[in-house]
Amino acid sequence: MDLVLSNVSETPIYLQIYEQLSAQILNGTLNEDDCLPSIRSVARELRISVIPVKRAWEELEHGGYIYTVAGKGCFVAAHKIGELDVKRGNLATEHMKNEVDYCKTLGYTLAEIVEMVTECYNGK
Amino acid sequence: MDLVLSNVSETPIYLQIYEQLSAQILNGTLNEDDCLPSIRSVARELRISVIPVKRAWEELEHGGYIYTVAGKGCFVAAHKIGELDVKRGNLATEHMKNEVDYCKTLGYTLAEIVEMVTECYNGK
Amino acid sequence: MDLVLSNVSETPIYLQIYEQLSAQILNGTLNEDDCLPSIRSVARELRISVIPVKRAWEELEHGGYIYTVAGKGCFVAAHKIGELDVKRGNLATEHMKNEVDYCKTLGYTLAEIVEMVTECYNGK
Amino acid sequence: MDLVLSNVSETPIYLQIYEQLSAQILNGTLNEDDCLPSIRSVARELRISVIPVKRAWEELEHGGYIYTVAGKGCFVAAHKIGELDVKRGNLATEHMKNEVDYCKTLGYTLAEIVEMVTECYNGK
DNA sequence: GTGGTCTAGACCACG
DNA sequence: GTGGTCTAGACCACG
Repeated sequence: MDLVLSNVSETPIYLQIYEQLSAQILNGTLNEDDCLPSIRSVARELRISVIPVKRAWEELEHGGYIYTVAGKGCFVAAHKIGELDVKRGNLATEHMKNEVDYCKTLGYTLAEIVEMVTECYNGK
Repeated sequence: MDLVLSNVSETPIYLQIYEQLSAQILNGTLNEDDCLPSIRSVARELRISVIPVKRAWEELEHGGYIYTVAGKGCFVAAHKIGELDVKRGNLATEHMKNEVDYCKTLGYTLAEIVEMVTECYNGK
Repeated sequence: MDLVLSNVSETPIYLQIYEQLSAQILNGTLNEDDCLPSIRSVARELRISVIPVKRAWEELEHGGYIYTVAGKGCFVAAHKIGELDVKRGNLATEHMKNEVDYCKTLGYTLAEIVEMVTECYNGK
Repeated sequence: MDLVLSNVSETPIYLQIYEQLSAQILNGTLNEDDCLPSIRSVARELRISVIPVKRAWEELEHGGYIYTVAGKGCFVAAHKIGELDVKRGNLATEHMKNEVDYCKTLGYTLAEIVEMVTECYNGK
């Protein structure tokens, strides 16, 4: 598991886990039927309670990213052709919409926003 | 006051107020030394408790957007030349950074992100 | 809250709560925008931990039966015309399908199953 | 052995086996003194652990469906005249009772339930 | 007052 | 070993 958590972040731990794992499924780091590590082992590794890990797993299942076989473990769910791309597009757009709207409210032109995005992308 | 609140939004009421008012100051809808309506009248108008309005006002004062004159009311603060633009730029960039990072994690190229931003901007 | 729990039932407590509340929403005992009692008060009343109550509320929200306003409480969700009837029909059919299939496997004819259902209905 | 298992089902493996075998005994697919295949061969065939197969066999014996001859194997038990029919009726009714009760709670009339059952039976 | 998140345990069924 | 459910607390933000 490649997970980096922040205690100071306003984002709850379970959401940080959820976002990182769903992203790894969306970008192909994790593949169909891959077995996720057990919630208890992840909790041990991250030195947190099993609760936030379980919560993240639940949200992933709820979101259709994984499925659970009780007593066996959790596995990356099968996806229809293109479904992941659509989901990825929706998620990215949904996230982006609010920020662009906010920039518009602040009076930014499209060109200025694109410049800002470019600087963010290049890690400036 | 031009404020639109959502009960179902995950953003707390006081933050919704704060973000809309600070944006109105940043984009020039509200100007230096404009008098803000009283906390109670805003609460009445929005049909909410005075607590979130008070909290929003406090955050605005803390953020340097307004100042309070005891017994008189709250007013839009004076700003040094260019200060608002810097503040505006910082806020917008701060918001945007996370989303661009997330898109990168999902595997988007800069060109694809710019296209997404353009579509968001054009209200598509 | 009109809730009856069974400790001996194989059905987990949170599911018993979920099924009874969703049924009350489906059959009109609870109506749109009705405020549910707080999870803590229900837990106190039922003499159980808040965990199963919260879990039931989560599933109800997940199922579109209620919505949560943090700090305020949970409310029966709005439903489109006929939506509740469709949901009710789907749920009932889904439940019934397995049992009818099982009876078929046991060799029952439709007439025999109908007789059995009638006896069950009349509380025999 | 004519057994179809589902990993994603909420019904545990051992119960799926139990329900299918008991049904085959109740409906006459398996007859008195028929020899069941060995636990190990069934586990191999189904590509599962011997544990759930063993558990299913135990439950079948406990339910009076089979008997074990040490060193020889397991066999379908003898039944008194009509005993299987009674057992079959009890099982079917027991399963059906909960569903009919649930439908009543949802506000269905007997006529509506009978219609639903008919549609389920006809595989609609 | 309300939920939201989290800790640190427990016991259970299943395999 | 694996999840599933539950207890009995804690502290937090919001209103």
